[in-house]
Amino acid sequence: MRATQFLIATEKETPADAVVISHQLMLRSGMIRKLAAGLYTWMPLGLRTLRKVENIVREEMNRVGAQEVLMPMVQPAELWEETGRWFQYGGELMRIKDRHNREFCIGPTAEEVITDLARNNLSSYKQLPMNLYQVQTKFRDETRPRFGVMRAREFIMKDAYSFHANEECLQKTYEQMHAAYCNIFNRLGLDFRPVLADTGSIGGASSHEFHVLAESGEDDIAFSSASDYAANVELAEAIAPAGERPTATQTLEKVATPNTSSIEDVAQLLNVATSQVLKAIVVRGISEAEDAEEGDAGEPVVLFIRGDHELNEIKAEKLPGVLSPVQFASEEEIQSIGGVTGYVGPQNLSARCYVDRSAAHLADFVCGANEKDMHMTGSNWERDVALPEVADLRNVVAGDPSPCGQGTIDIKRGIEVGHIFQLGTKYSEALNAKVLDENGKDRVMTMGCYGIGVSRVVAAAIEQNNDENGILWPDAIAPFHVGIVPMNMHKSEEVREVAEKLYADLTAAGIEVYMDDRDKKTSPGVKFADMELMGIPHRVVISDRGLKEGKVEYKARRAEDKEEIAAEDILALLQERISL
RNA sequence: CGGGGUAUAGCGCAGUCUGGUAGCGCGCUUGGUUUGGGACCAAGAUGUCGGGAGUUCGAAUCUCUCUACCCCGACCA
Repeated sequence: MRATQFLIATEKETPADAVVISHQLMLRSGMIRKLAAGLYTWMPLGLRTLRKVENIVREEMNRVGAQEVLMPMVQPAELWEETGRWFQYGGELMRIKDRHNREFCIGPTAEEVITDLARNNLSSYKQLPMNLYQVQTKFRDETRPRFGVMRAREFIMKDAYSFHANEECLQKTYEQMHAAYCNIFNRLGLDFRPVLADTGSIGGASSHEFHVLAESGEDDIAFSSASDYAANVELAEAIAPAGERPTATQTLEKVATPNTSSIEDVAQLLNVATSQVLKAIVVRGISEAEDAEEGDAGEPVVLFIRGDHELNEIKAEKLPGVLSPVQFASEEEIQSIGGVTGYVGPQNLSARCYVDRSAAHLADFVCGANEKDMHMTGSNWERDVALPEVADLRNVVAGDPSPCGQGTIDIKRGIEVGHIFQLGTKYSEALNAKVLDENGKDRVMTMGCYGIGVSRVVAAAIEQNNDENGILWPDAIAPFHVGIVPMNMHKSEEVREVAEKLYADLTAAGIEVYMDDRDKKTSPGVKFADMELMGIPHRVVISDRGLKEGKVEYKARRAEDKEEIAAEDILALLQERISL
């Protein structure tokens, strides 16, 4: 590609509304342009990389026997009503009507459509397992789109769905897909980790997310310092502190703590560590009334954790009696169980209580006295107040012992670029997707599903590969492999000839070249800066000065220094240096 | 959805308080000079000042209203 024929849309200044580096660089390099909130046009430069990511994903999917399909982006409401998701899915589901007033949605995912396809086209266990995938535009009407294509409303996802006659077969495909995902992210040149993930409302034996490690990530990942263990913090188990609970040394006392309801303030006032203060969180319970609708709030439930810890809402909402999703109780509800907002403690509460493992290990702790402006000090479980049911309620923190039994927890930020699930029969049952088994009996198919956020991968790769001058593409997904800068092409016939020949030779060798043939009005500095911003990994500068000695200049985008290379050797050198 | 903010040329911004014919830098066009790191000189083009209504002799500026976008939070397979 010649610069004079290419839509170059580089910007010198950082656009005002881009916060994360990938978004800034994608705009500045001219990869994308915004159309509206969460909607982006892929420019020629960006599309080249996007397509490369897609193709790597395709190759690895095909390699494990998955077959590509392409399903409509617009999906009929009827299918979503069959699975109940038309009503469950919130505002994220973009619902539309056609001219006949029939309801449709723009697909945020395709379980319904693929399961419908399977029920209509699969009839025998002999056809299983079957793994189908597509690379398709998805739409989720995010409450707050941000970070460019990282959390856009319209995005490109590879979604695969597998169908099986039994669990064992699903397990096998799941493992193959896990391996395929590792191959994909390795080929993309990313620093990533598969991590254990919450199986959510779907359930199933296991689920893994694939995270690209980056500071700007929106998820916290817990790692073991001594093993391969990695889990989303949402899921990572906080294990009980080692050893016996320390013995009580203080006596129980009620102390005045006027206007100090926050943990920080109480700890400061009483001169103790926040870890010695018991935090009480009152949440809504599930209604047990006869006529209650599902999801109605009932008697509040009190959760106790250590003052220095954070409640894990995912863990909390799985507790018996706790309303899911977690909702905090109102002041009135807290009063109804004998508590006072800001001063809730375990003594004399008439509510179901849970205590976190670490909080259960406390001795001589400070807690609310259930009276305004009063706290208890020297509180001890069992001596002063019964120990409630002990549960894992909190987020793990750095330094916690790892739940795998080896090492301690370290926490890093990650960008979720892939997620694999064992769906089981949730959708196949709802949509009645059955095949005949060996005995001629109907059998509901077992399913798996496997997503990769293709457009998000592009942003994630930039988050991990950039410097002060721009993007540092790995060769595998670079929009061009080589950039050629011919110096003074307009004056030097020799430079022109050598540059054109190299351009032709590289192209013939299957190497993608960007030659900056812009005229003398575009200074070399601008050409260098543009190439660096665009992240082209290999650069060749051809000049009269070099050619006098039969040399051209080569520089890798990531290298500190330039190299002088004999002109006749440059093609071979590039072929050797480019790793695809 | 709650809180905060912004909207002026392709991009980044000033001008708004205190009303008086629309400005700067970058980019763009033309000509010339320059030529290995975002060049210089000269001449240009580009704006319904987010939309609507109002106040006023006169509104980018004041008032009301709508919209879009951004940030924090809540939400999120």
